[in-house]
Amino acid sequence: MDNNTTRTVALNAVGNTQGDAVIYVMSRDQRVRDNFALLAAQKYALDRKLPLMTLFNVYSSVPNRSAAQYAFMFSGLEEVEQDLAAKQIAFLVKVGDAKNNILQVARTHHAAAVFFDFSPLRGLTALHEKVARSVGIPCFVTDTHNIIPVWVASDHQEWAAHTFRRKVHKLLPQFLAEPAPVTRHPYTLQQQLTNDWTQIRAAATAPALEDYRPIVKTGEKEAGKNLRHFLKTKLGRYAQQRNDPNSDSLSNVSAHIHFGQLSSLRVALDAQKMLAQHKDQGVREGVQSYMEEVTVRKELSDNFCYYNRTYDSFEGIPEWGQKTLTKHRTDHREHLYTLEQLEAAQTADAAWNAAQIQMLRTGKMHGYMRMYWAKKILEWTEDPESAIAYTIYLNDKYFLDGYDPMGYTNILWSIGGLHDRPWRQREVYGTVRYMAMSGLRRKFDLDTYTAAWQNDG
DNA sequence: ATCGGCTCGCGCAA
DNA sequence: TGCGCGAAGCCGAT
Repeated sequence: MDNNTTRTVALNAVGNTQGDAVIYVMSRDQRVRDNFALLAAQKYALDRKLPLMTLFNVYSSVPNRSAAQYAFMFSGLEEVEQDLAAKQIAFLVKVGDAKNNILQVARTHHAAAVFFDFSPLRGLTALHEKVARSVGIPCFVTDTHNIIPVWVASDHQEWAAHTFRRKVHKLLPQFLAEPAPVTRHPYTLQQQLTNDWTQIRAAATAPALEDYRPIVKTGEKEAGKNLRHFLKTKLGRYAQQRNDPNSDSLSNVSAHIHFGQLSSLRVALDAQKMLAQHKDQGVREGVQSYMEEVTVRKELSDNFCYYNRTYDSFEGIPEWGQKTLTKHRTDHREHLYTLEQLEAAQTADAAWNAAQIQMLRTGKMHGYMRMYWAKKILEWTEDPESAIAYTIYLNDKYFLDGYDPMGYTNILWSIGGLHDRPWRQREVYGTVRYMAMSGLRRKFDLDTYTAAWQNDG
């Protein structure tokens, strides 16, 4: 298949193979609706009159994760299991090493082909390559996380949002199209597959969070509810108030999008529909502003991680940022905090502590505060490498949307000036954009925010 | 309250 | 080769 125009590409050069089933290895896109990887696997199976099965692999131990993230994922997967059963598509969850499990399941079921959904993160791309090399049957990967497949949108790492935006706007009309529905699959496996969710939950251990009260509920249906509620009641003020953490103007679907419970194509299609239904100026500006987030800024993060394999380290920073941070490496730091102090929200900065506590309590932090939060960690640690490592540790452990290209891109934007331009030189930051508490006060009522998120509150 | 400068390099026009 | 302009700002001058 042609890499430049298609959503699904071949991972190896193995020709058509005989077999008894087609396997879709679900990973990043944990949904049945609007899932082009599932659709591609189903078409391949229908063409050959074969049963279709979906395999999900759970690693038994992943560093920097919390029980909250696993709970969110497993409940969503139980919903996936039901939705697949309604379509006569088998669903199997395996625990352990992904490569071994995929190879074993492919062998046991005499698979004819394997389909993956796409992620630019190193663990996933490496897994896809390893399986494609050793499984001996055709393997494919489908980008159903991005509206425009990452390899179609651009063939290189983009410099900034403005260089990417032109390409996105040119391609968007052909990709903002309604996906076909998954059909009831006519061919089924000989034996019925079942999953023991108690056993699966017990096998994936991660530390529980104290005092944790998520503000979003998990699952494909809940994601749809959040989205509809946002479009109906918040979109009109989104453009004006999305940077005010007190205003509750956001869609609250980032965790669902991260786990693939909701596709950003669905989000964009539903947001676009609001234009036809509303003449109200606020709604029209809201659509434009929200579409910018969903189609340009979000997809830019996949572009970055896909084309820059050092997306989570100092080396991922553009050259000017590395140079300026190196020049200011030994600058005096007003405060130095350990990772433990940061994790416990024990700094001298009330705004920062509030943001950290918001994250610990809810698995979320307001988008505007995420930038301030990461930039201050640069200011308060011994060097930029430590700042990046600490921020990624906290990001991946506590955010429900952790372990995502969005997080790494935000962190390198904040700490290293990725996708940004240089600003006035100052201590520690060099020419990387600085943010100050006085700026937060200018933009919103900071005292209301800090009062809402207090230690022992 | 508002405004210009800070500071770098991509991408396009010429 | 020149030039406009950019992922969410800050600061000092007016």
